[in-house]
Amino acid sequence: MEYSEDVFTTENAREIHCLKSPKETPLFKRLTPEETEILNKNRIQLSFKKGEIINKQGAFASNIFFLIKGIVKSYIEISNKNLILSILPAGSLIGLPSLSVDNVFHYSTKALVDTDIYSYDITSFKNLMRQNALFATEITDIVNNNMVLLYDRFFSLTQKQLHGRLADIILCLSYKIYKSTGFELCMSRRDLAELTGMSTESAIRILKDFKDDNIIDITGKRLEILQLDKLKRISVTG
Amino acid sequence: MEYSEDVFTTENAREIHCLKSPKETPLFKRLTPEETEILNKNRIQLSFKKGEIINKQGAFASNIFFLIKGIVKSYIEISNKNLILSILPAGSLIGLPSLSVDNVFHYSTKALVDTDIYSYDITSFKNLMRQNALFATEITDIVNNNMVLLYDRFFSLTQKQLHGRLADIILCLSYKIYKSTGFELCMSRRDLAELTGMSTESAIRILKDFKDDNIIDITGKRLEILQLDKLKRISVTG
DNA sequence: ATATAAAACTGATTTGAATCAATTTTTAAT
DNA sequence: ATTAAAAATTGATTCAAATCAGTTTTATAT
Repeated sequence: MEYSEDVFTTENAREIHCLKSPKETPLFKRLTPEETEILNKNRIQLSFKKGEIINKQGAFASNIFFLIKGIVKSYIEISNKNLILSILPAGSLIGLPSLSVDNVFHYSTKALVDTDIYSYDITSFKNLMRQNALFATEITDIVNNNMVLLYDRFFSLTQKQLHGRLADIILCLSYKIYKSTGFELCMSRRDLAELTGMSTESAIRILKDFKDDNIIDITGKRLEILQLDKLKRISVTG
Repeated sequence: MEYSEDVFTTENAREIHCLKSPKETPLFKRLTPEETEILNKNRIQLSFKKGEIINKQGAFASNIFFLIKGIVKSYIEISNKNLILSILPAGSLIGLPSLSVDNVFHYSTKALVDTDIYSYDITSFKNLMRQNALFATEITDIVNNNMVLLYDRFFSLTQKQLHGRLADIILCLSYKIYKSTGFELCMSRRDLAELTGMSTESAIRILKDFKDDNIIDITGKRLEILQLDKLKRISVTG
């Protein structure tokens, strides 16, 4: 079942917003032709195969990335503990915190499918912000949106039990990334675990619980939500 | 022990940044005299007593708050579950996500001590952003800084065990809020629990553990860090 | 000053979830 | 096609941390 277009304007949209939605950003439309020229002069297009690392946490951040096509995960890795911050669809920007903090990347990103990006020079990016208020405001809006999404995930991971957390993520993937109740999961069970802050074994067991209860069907990477209402209830009750 | 001035430029600063530091923001200095005039025309100064609520999550956000004096907590409350997002010292802005998302407050805030704030009209604030690029860029910087702080807390609360999490928070309060190894805690044990995502009983028990091990001394609200190195080690080992 | 409520504390018990260990399946490489 | 490596799965066990229940202390209000 594909979601109807208005799904994001109804209450559903308010309920579920823990991952980024691939909506069209008018960001670059705020630039004058001359400004666009400046930005694109140093723009480089790069392709990444599934599984390839786009940037490494801690590395010097000389670029901001724009995701043209594909899906990536952004994650924090400290002493063999991994936490996936977000799943980013096409249209996302990568590395925004580096505009303001420390000139290094604060998270790593890895391509979950074959991915194309534009790589922008961070200095040009910063300069444009300082001279174009509408552009800068758009960036603020994007960062603020990311912030609110992070609040939701923060709450989910710290206040809900495993079933609630996994329900949250399945709903988010369905609404925000795949925009359908059935989809080919582009990540491993371990990724699901790192996204929900649980062990891989727990993630597998809970998927099985959901399958046994006929809430979802999952075979290999193919996932189908059978009872959306039940999944939502589990998400709410935690 | 007061920290020396360079504590924030040394490696300590990199280690510990999970709460907001009350550093001077040049934010309003970016405005022209005319713009300052516009903003201050509709500015209202308000005072809150310890324990009073400044704004409620979900309420219509017609204002942005600036913390002149005091300490507040920002927190998310959903069905009797509370999560403290941050402890905000003087100099902080409250309600920034509402500039971009949904026109409602995304968290509640409550004064932990007697507090004075400026309340700015959100529309004037937005308009200034759209016409003053330096101002807008400052806002982006502030939001980005908050984002990075939240990443740290997100990691702490999802990847570390109770002792590590509480060590993190004690260090943060010491470095960022009180700027001393000894201080009068302005919050309850329950607040500490909601800040670290654990039960109040666990927070109390772990404080006792730290006290028994002579890592801290805590009597009532008075907290003294006795062995900073050990506390840091616990923070790192999780 | 007294009553009442809230916060702080302590011990016992339960439970949710991680870890450990082993097997099967899938994927990738030669 | 064959091998090696990674991912997925399952069951048994352990452990961390929440919950529960009760007591003491500290605030707060009248």
